Amino acid sequence: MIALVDCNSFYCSCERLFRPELAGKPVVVLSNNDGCLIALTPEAKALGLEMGTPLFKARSLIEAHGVEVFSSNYTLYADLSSRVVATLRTFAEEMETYSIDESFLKFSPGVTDYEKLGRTIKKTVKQHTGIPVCVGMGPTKVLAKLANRLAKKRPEYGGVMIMPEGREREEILRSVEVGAIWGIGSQLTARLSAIGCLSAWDLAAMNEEATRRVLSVTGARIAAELRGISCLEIEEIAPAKRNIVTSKSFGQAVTCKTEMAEVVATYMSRAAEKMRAEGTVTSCIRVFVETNHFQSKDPQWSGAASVTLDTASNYSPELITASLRALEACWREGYRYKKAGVMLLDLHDAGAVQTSFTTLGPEQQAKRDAAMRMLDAVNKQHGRGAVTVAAAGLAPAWRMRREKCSPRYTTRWSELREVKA
DNA sequence: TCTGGGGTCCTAGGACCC
DNA sequence: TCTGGGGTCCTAGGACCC
Repeated sequence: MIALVDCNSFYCSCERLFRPELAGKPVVVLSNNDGCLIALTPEAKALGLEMGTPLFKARSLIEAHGVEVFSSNYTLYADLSSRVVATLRTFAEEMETYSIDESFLKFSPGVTDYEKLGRTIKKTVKQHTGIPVCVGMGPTKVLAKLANRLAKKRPEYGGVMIMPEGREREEILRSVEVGAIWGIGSQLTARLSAIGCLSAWDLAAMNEEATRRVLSVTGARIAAELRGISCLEIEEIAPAKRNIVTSKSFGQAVTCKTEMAEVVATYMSRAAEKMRAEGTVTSCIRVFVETNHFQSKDPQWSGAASVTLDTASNYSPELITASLRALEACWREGYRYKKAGVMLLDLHDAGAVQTSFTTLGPEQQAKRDAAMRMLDAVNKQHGRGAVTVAAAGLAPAWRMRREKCSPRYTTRWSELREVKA
């Protein structure tokens, strides 16, 4: 049996944890740059607010009902996520942390009462971390995902749902739209409904040849999982990332190249830091710049350029130099840029670097590695950006908007919650 | 005025090889 | 009038997820 444990309105729950007076009140959390609504409590959804809506379109509803609004505070969410994961780990024999708010758990044999186990997990996570979760269980990942969705959507389950077998399962699958299945998005839903496949049961009942033809191999796997045949393994150790992207839109449009160079240097520093944490190196980087495509009256441009390195590297100064060369190649003067990004492609293990005539000697390489370790350690301890490269500039105007950000309650001594007693 | 960010996997088609 | 067959590798684009 596999369980999927999913935190309820996770970002909102994190914000509420330190603002208990918000329990039962509508709360939303915004995307980067305070752009869109990306997390909503049920109370906020009940007012008609929807995931993905731009803030400016939701403003009147938010103000009319006194909805509490937060900028996203990933430092806080990541820390609380790790606490939830640590609690879940005590219940599972195998576990996969699927996203910041979801984990798959596999139990040791001998469990007899899954319903009871599910309730214990839910209660314990709440008690240890303050975060409410729902638990869904089934013999495959897709069925566990579905059980979790039902646990969340159908009040009769009380937040814990165990996928039944046989006739009962058939009835449940018949009552679920095919688009509600994990891995079946809007395009595939349209393709399926065109051939009369409307419910989860219809998909499970399709023959393999047909699912493969209509949905390709990924779809065929999903259909098999719906039948209870496991095709998706629990991945306890996340494989190293193959690509790393750092991109963000700006609080204020960027129009001059020197400013854009600061953006690119800043994003590259961050991307390189992520890469070093993964223990990988890159031999190909890409930079892109974009105007605001929502502003259709403005002239539009989106450019991108790649640079290949002779020897794969994770040394920030070298990567920044390369990224600025890429910027030279994709920059066009005279536009109002809204977004830029850097991509690290073709990542490999740092221990298996292909050398060339220009590769550094071991001593010089060791010096670079030590410098980067020091840089990362300082920034980890003192907060992101405590030490940066000069090319990143100071106090930039393009930095993202975060007007309603809560304190880093759990990771900064100076931002601890104060309680009067 | 204001519209997120970061990933993965699969397929089709072109380039290239013998 | 006639113009092979069978591979591999790479990339772009589309689909999905949270």
